Order: sequence, then C-alpha cells, then structure tokens
Amino acid sequence: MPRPSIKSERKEEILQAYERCMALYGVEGATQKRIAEEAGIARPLLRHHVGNNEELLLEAARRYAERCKVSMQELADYPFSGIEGLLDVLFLDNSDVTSPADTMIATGLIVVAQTDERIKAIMSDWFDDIQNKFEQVLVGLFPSAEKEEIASIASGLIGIYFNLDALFPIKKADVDFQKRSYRAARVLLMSLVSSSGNSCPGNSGPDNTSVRG
Amino acid sequence: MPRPSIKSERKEEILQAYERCMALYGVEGATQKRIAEEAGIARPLLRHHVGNNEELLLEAARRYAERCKVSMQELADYPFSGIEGLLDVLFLDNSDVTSPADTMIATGLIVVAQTDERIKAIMSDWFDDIQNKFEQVLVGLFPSAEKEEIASIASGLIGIYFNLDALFPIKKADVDFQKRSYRAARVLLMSLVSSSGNSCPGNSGPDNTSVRG
DNA sequence: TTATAAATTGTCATCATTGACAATAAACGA
DNA sequence: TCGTTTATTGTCAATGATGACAATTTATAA
Repeated sequence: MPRPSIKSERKEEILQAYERCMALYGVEGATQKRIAEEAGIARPLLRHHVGNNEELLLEAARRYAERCKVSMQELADYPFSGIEGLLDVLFLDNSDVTSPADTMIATGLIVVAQTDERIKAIMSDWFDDIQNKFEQVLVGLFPSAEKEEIASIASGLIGIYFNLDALFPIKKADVDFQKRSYRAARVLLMSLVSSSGNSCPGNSGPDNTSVRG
Repeated sequence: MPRPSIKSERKEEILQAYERCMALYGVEGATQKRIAEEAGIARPLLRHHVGNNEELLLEAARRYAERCKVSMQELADYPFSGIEGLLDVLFLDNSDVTSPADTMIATGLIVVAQTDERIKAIMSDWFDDIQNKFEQVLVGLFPSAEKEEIASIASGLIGIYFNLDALFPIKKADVDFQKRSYRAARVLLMSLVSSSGNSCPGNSGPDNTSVRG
C-alpha cells in the first residue's frame, strides 16, 4: 500500500552528482546546494535520501571505491593480447578504466583522509585493490616474471597513469605530455619482456593515433 | 616618520600558513579563520596584508609555483654522481625536493584551475618547469641519450614521484609501496643506461635503507 | 475509493564565512 | 614631544551553508 521507495535510485543519482561536484570544485567545494543543482533535485532531498553532510561524504567515498573496484576487476578480466593492448586501454581515449575526474576525486578524498580515519581506511583499501589488479594483469602478460619486479612495474604504471589523469585540467591539450607518459609506461613494461623469457611483442608507439583529448 | 612596513614579511607568513591549510584541508577548506589561526594572527590582518579571498588564492598559487621553481633549480644544479644519487634525492627521506604536502597543494590548485584561468596558467607553467628541470638532470647524467627518450623518462619519473607524494596520507606507513616506486623509477633510469653508451653505475636497491617515513 | 507510506516542497533558525570599516596601539623621524 | 604612517584589534552586516521540521503531493495495495 505504501508508495514504492526509490531511495536507492535517488541515492545513486545524488552520489553521482556529488562525485561530479567533487571533481569540479574539490571536496570542500562540493556544497549541498551544488550537489542538489547537479542532481536536479531540491536540497532537502539530499538529507531525505542519504543523510547529513557526514553521511553524504562517507557514502560518496564508499560508492567511489566500489565503483573503482568494479572498473579494476574489468581491467583484470580483460584478455590483453600484449603490451600494446594494455597500453592502449590505459592511455588511449577510446577506453575508460578510470577518467581524469575519478583521479581528481581520489586526490580530494586522500586529503580528507588526513582528518577522517574512516575515509582513510576506505582509500587505503581502494589503492591496495588497484595495485593488486595491476599486478594480476601483469602476471597474465608475464607469467614467468619475478613477483617483486611485477609489483614494482605495477606501481610505476599506476603512478604514470594517475599522474596523467591528475594533470588533465592543465594538460589536456598537451599531446606531447600524453605521448611521453605512454612511452615511459612502455619502457616499464618492456623491462618485464627482457627480464622474463617472453618474446618482444613489438615496440611501435602511439605516434599518430589519437590520444586522450 | 612612518611606522616601518612589515607587509612583505607578514604576507610571506600568511601565504605559508595558507599553504599548510591547503595541504591539510584542501583549497576550499582553507578558510580565512584557519589561515589566521595557523599564522597566529587576527583574521582582519589577512585582508590588510594580502587582500580578499581572490587575491589570497592568487598570491598563494604564485608563491607556491615560485617556491617549486627554486626547488627544481636546486635539483637541476645538484651534482649527481649517478642513477643512485638521483634516486636517493628523489625517494629517500633525508632530502626534500618537494614534500608530500607540496604535491597535495598542487592537486588542489589543479582542481581550481578548471574554473580559474589565471590559476590554470600558473599551474601549467609550474608543470612545464618541472618537466624541463627533470630533463636537464637526465641530460646531465646521460648526455648521449636521445632527447625524446630523456623526455619520456622524465615524465615517467615525475609521475612515479608525484604519485608517491600524493598517496602519502594513506600510504605513509607502507614501506613496500615506497620500495616499489623506487624500483620502478630505477627501471626507467636504467633504460637510459642501456640505450645510451654509458656504463652501468650499479643496480643495488635501497633494500634496508630508511625510506621516507 | 481509501488508507498508507513514501516522495517532494517550502520554510525557518542557526551557524560559519566573508567583506568592510572604525578605533586603538605602535614605531619612527622631525 | 609631536605628527605621520602603519600594524593591530574589535565589531558588524551580508551572505551562504546546514539542519530540521511541517505541509503537501504522489503512488500503490486493499
């Protein structure tokens, strides 16, 4: 008899709007007013569907981490043919493991993690998962490579990849920067080719292909 | 006859306090109240010595970029003996090219750059300078290496280095992560050893040495 | 149709932040 | 000592953000 609850859907919409605001204005700049406008609803509904500011932030962080986990699982499950395949997925704009906005949300949440232990725990797990999934991908590509070497290259790749996304607002037009990141990532991957027994799957760069614009 | 002006000194103190607040609370979370408390002065003095919110932010961004420029110049002037010397300066905690807080300030300013063209211009120059200085260092270490290869490795190193700092709040206790970043950076540098005609300056890792705590 | 529970809207008090200005205290030269 | 300029403090209004609640509307089952 009651009116059917759409709380879960609305909550999802609100948290999505929250993420967009965090990416654009920073965590502290993502006010309820902006979130409500972005979601196209009235502000009091934020409270109704999710909760007060504290609950909003916590739920948004949880949702963000969960969303990244799903993306990373897809990455880990993807049947990469070789180094170039992985590089394309990570650095060419047709795919979307994560978006620049995602990385900017992460940097904002990491700042908050300094003063909020719950956010810190969420983001710590968030990063561990990313590291694990990158290692899984590399193990798939280089089964005979040393585990420590795999882990190091994974961390390096993540760094280069995150850096590219984090600088997107000021470097989106800088194709050279994108190419350099691509090449550096390839150098890291190539080190696994030579150290393990694999054959080299070619080393032609992205050169004239379209890069993240 | 007038009372001597200490505006420049006070301004410096205020902007330093502003940076500390940005690193801890994010750009939007760095309120005048917090800045004044951090600087140990009364809030109206912010206005007196620097200006309103807009001027505060712009001056802080300028000062930050200038400070990084100086650090980067020191890095470029440093007489590195070899790969390990550079790696130590970048990844071991006795040195301080930039601090984790600096990287967090940068990520915050980059978010603001999306909605403020002046900040965007400042941060774009900021990054170009860092890229140039890293390339200078690498040219010094590998004079015969290809220019494009130098540029790529520089970008990769910057990414790994920034990533390490950006994740500091959630990974400061994770020595493994720091070691992995170090090793990945070494792999990048080693690629220049083999591609240019240099002799290999050794490949012993940081293993049991103290890493950024 | 009607009861029920949820969604939605409207509104208000409270608090925090900012901008602005007046008033006072301090330092230095004449 | 006195005058001038600056630093510093105190204060207030305006704005914006948040939390809370009442009132209304809506959708469904009985």
